[in-house]
Amino acid sequence: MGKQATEMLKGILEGVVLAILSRRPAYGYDITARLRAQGFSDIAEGTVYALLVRIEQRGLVDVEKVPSEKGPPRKVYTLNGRGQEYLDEFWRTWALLTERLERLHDAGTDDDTEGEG
Amino acid sequence: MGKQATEMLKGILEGVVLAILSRRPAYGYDITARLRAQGFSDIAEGTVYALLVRIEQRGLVDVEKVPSEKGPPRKVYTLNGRGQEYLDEFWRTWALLTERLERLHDAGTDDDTEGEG
DNA sequence: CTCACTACTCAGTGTTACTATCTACCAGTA
DNA sequence: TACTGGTAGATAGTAACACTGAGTAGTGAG
Repeated sequence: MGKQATEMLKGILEGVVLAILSRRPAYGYDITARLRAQGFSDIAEGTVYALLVRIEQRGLVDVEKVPSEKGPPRKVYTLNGRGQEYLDEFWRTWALLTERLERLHDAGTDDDTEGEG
Repeated sequence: MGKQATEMLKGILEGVVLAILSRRPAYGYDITARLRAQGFSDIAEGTVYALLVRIEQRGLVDVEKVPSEKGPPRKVYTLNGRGQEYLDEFWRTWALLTERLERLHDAGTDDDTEGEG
């Protein structure tokens, strides 16, 4: 992975984490593991925790502290209504973006077809 | 359009501009117009020019100054070999990302289907 | 000269992901 | 007690990027 992937993740990683949380509540360490299972293998733990702080401050998730058997208490994040709305908007924006990129890619693999007038 | 779109553009706008240049050489003002025609209607001109400076400094494009009939001389940008390589890698990275996001979206719209454990 | 369009430049700002480091709890080992 | 390793989270500093807003400069119409 190069720098491109890192830059592309900006604004997307947040949606990805919210999507993971929409499936079921989770805590930071767990989310990091899930991200890796989803193919996002290079995500630093520090990145995830910083992101969680952000979405918490924006009120997109509810937080609950739960004691752990194997370490310090876990902060379990649950997607709330606002977070769900934000996630829906994320998917809409993502769909728009992919649509445009696909058109651009098709036009590129082909040669030249446009009518900007 | 909200803040989400802005953040998602990071790392993507660059690829988009390179893709536009891969179809034919163009200059800044023209690229801005093309972006808008492609659906990226909210891109600020300043953003495009800054991006062009960046890709020029990285040696992804060749630049030629061409006199204009209606204003100051144009800086015409042409994708070079290095830029083409970079663009190819961009599309590969993009494909990987869309694949992962699609999986995530499917898993989300459905309910629960996974076996990482 | 002023206005409008074309064309490019630059300083400053906010957001984001990465790196590296630190705190803290528990179990196994010496 | 002290050391190691896995679990769990917090934080300071850095690099990259898109946006805002202003400015410079050339051409043609009024």
